[in-house]
Amino acid sequence: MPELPEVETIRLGLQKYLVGHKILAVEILNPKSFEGDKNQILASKIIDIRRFGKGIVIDFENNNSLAIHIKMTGQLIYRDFKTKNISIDKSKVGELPGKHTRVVFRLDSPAGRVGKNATLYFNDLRKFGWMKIVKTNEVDKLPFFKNLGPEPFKDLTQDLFIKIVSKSKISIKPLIMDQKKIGGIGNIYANDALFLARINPKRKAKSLDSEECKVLFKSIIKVMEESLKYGGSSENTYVNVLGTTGDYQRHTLVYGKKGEKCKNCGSEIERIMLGGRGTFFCPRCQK
DNA sequence: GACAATGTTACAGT
DNA sequence: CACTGTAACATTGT
Repeated sequence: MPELPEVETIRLGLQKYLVGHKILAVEILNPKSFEGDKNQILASKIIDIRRFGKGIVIDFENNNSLAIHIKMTGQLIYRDFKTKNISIDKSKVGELPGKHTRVVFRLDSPAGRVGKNATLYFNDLRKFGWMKIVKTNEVDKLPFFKNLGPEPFKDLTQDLFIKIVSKSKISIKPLIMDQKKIGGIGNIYANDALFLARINPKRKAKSLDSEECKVLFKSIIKVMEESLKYGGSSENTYVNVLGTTGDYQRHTLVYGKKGEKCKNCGSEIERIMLGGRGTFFCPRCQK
């Protein structure tokens, strides 16, 4: 998924539809997608939905939590009698439940009444995603949360960013995508932020001076704010909890634009592999 | 058939 | 032990 803006968009949706409600049943269609004892979360009120980097945590009143990572192709889709007329994007979602549905949560109704078929579907084409039951006070013991670095909009300050960047010997792009170093940035926004900051993705992190670091830090915030405004990026399978797409993919600066003209100078955008990921940049603007 | 896809993680090597 | 780079996970679409 979805990177920080997409996960945050999902979090906001879950917050709106799940908080105050209870899960009455859990149907696990793919055992690998769900870890722990599902009974721990049945019939306890959902009190909060939190996000850490690209991870989501659903907290229950009984001090249990459901920790979630939807990786690249996970979808969390909520349906009830009020939202069923909102048209979901069939090309991204398909039937519910469908071929890629891994876990189904049956909820009490939005009004607290039973029998209105409020349901949360966890779809995951590639099955990389996971859901784990944990005690709420032990969420940060899970490896993903334990190792997560500071993140934009939270504890990542400009000064801290400069410190992290100036210490690293690896290239700047894989560095800002390393969740242990900085939380929440993935391939789309790493590419676009570096373009906005006019920094070549291959540059060694250490080689950036503090002015370049500041510009990059601001660029990261800017591209993610922009994406949040558009409800995230639906280049691939991402949809929000209502099954509708985001719009940032139509506003990317360089991501996915190989061969197209640079917005600044008109040169052709190039694509290279860096740290195993497709990397897009303007060879003239990004030195 | 080859290759790439929003992400993490295991492993090998330095 | 810390850091770095690459392969692997599973599936689909081009």
